[in-house]
Amino acid sequence: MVSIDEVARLAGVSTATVSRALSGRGHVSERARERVRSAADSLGYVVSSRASSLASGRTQNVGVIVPFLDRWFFSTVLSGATSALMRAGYDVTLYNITADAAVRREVFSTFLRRQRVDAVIAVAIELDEHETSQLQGLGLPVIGIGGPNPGLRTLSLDQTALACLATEHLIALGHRDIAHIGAAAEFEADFRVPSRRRSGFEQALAQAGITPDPALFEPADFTVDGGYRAARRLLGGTGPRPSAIFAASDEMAIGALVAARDLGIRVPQDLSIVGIDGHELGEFFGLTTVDQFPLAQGERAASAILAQLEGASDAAAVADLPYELITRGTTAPV
Amino acid sequence: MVSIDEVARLAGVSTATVSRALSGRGHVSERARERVRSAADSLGYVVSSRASSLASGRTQNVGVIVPFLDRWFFSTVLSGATSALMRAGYDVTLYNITADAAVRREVFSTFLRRQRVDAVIAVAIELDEHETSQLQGLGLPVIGIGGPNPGLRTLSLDQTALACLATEHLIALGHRDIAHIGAAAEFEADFRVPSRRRSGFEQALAQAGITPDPALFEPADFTVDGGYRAARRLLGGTGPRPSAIFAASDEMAIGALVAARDLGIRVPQDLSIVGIDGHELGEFFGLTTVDQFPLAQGERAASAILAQLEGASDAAAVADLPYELITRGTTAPV
DNA sequence: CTGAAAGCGCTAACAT
DNA sequence: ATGTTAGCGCTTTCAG
Repeated sequence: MVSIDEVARLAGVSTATVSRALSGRGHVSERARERVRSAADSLGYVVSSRASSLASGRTQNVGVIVPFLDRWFFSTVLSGATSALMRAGYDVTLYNITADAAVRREVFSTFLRRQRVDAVIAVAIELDEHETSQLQGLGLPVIGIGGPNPGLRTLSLDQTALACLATEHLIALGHRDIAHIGAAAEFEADFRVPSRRRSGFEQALAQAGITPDPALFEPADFTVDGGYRAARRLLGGTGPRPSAIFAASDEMAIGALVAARDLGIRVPQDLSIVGIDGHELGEFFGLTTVDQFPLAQGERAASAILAQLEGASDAAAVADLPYELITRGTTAPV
Repeated sequence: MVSIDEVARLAGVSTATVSRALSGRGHVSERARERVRSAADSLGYVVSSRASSLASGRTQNVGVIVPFLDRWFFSTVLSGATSALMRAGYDVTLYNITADAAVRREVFSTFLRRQRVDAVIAVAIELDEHETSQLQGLGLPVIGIGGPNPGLRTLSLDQTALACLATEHLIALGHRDIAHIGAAAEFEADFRVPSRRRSGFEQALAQAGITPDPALFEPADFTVDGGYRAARRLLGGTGPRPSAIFAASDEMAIGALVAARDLGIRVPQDLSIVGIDGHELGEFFGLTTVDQFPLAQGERAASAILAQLEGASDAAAVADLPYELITRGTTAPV
């Protein structure tokens, strides 16, 4: 590995000047900068992050904590964050915390404290008080996505409003017997998203003067399969059938769609279905949904962190994340 | 941040002993080790990777290069690698290289050369000669998944054999008019996987004395939607219809499944469908597939790298990756 | 604008 | 088994 001294020698300047020229910190004459640049290029010199971070305290690396890697929503957020960070020259180190509890503990007690990162982005994870304070104790910029998380700067999405919007769409189409698939008690891992979506649903109904029918609620686990089974229970019985289903995620909505087909129920003629997320498969199935733009969420978090790192005057105001009703083919008037 | 001197002082030993005790390198008496441990614990001391890696040359960090983050296969491999690495105490730094070409170049010319990682895992990416040699020039253990990649140690899967297995399954069920969805010329980004699968298909047919019918081949892009459209072309025409479809990925197979339903073709009574991958949705749809265990692929790559890093005698033999036919409900005798 | 030099916090000889 | 000490390769005062 070629080191800074060789570059300095070749450029005919001191190592201090090389450092300044390459990092852009401190003044360097145009001429010196040029000589350093070309010396570095010709030698294939790359600043050692080991040495640089020890000396400067900056690592050019951001840590991203995710609860799952193999679920579309999270990997998409991660993808957005990663590409924005890499474009800015930062490396991204990944902390996947739900594989097992011991690892999760280690992440907060050890991994994140190794001084390997300049900042951390926590994607859609419910942190307990201890973890939150461990994060704060790092003394680094930290930003959460999906909050709100008390004590952490968070890019948040009003999950209640999302659910409200989806439900209102159904109500505007004339539906009154609306079922909801979501909020299984055991699936509250992240930010109580499921139950917030359920309250948004109930709130929208209430505003329209509709009393929620407990028989029209089915808990499920946010997978396609869970949505399928919940929909079968909802639609396969002998009792009165809802004219619409609001599923708390697109994956469950897709499951419901398949269930309806299997039961010979036409969508949207006999049944309207709406989901939430903006899942890529939703487009294929023509699913009406409330998109929450996960890729953009990752990008926004990255920009916010970068702004803070590059010392943008004051921490850029963290606005709420956008969402939007995408009307496709699975919803129609009663 | 508490530093090693404080631990040394509290434990009543030198910093060298603290270092030895905590890293497990070099001899330390049981008693000293204990004192150091408890001093470190009570102070909440964590070794600074900045300083440690500069002094030792080891970073306790592995780089993982992936072509996509938001596709199930890749994020699943990544998930497997990450959890194995983290369990061993390693951090994982992620390099997502297909977002844009400039970033890709930077990854090889700069990011990976910052001396931030001890080893590199390259997941299912076709590297050109220059990139391969840049990787070799790092002087680090490197392992590829999905190869073979000339010049790189690779965990490889015989894609031809996988496709053969899937096709033979169909042939064994008595099918002779077998269509294939796969290998679009423009989707050859990774290891020519698609075309290898196509040759496996043709090879199996040949062995059974069946001449491939060009009309029964449809190129597609490995998405559900692409599979759907290819299947519609295959099944919706007026010509003779195949009795079975072999799709080169589960996602395309699922698309084909949906297409068949939309056309009123019963699966598996009127049409058998088999895919490749072991996608989680395959289980939901009851899809017969050749599973290639992507999670395990990531784990195996991680173990191989760890073995090499922890200096297992000689580089553990890199065996081929396993795969298995999973017969579910979408295939049946003619 | 530039150079000299003092660290950054740890590890690894080298002694003992 | 343990302590002493010389770096690891940069960045950053501090002078000039």
